Amino acid sequence: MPELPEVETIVRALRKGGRGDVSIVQRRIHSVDLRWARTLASPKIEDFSKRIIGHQITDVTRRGKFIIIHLDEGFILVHLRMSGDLRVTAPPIPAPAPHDRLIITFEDGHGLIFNDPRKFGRVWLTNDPSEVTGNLGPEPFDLTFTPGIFYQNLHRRKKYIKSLLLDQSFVAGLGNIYVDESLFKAGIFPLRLSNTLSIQEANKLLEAIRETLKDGINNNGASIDWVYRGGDYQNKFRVYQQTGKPCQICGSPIERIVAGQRGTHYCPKCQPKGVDK
DNA sequence: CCTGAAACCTGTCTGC
DNA sequence: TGCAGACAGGTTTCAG
Repeated sequence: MPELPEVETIVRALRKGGRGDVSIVQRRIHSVDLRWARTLASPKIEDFSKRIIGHQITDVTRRGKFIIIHLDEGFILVHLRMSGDLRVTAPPIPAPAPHDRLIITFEDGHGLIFNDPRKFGRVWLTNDPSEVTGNLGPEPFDLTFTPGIFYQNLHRRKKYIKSLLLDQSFVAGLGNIYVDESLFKAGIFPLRLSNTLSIQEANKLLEAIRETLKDGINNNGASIDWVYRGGDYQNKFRVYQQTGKPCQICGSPIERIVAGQRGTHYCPKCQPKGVDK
């Protein structure tokens, strides 16, 4: 479930409450229960526990798809990967549910639960978040990330635009859903090489990315399958998982191809293969 | 530098 | 009903 809009939705809920959760800010950590060892990337569980127990959460923020939990000393970073979710429980602490990988309890009886069926998610504790997030590209909404810079970066590479937008070191936060939807919105064929985009296309694409992500956030993200709940953006998909359905613009059946091992959805008429325009 | 494949994992759905 | 195979919101690593 986790692309930028879903992660942002979770971060906002953890910070201020929402999505059925109460805020975790200002709660003090009482105990830690790691139920799948590999979930904790670093440090070792003994150090992790020692360094967070008794400490207080001061804020929750996001960088790319990372959730950053600020402590009065240090930062807990969480990456949800494919199937992770973070929820807050009210007292008393419930018995562990299936797929609960890490349970943090607070002194007041609330709990923070990292649930992750596929076990791809990871958690770090660090004094310097950039040690973990250092390779991320610009935040899509960063105003210093201008269309001109975007265009230049596109032309430094020669890669399928679909694959490049999924590369977190190129731009942070996009995943399969929002890349497909953004490329549709911009009218760009997913297998166009990045260095063939015109300045106008680059402009339009960056704008489409921002609008698509904003739309996702405003709808609390997308709920798909059994993993993520609470979002409505899945009802607004125009190409993602719409294979065979008529395009909302031109009526052509949406097609699915595979690009870089990822299912890729597009409208053959609205996203022509040509380099024109 | 690029693509493709494999690996890490479990669950769901489809088709035979 | 059972079972094989495809597929899933992500990232890393390795071969060519």
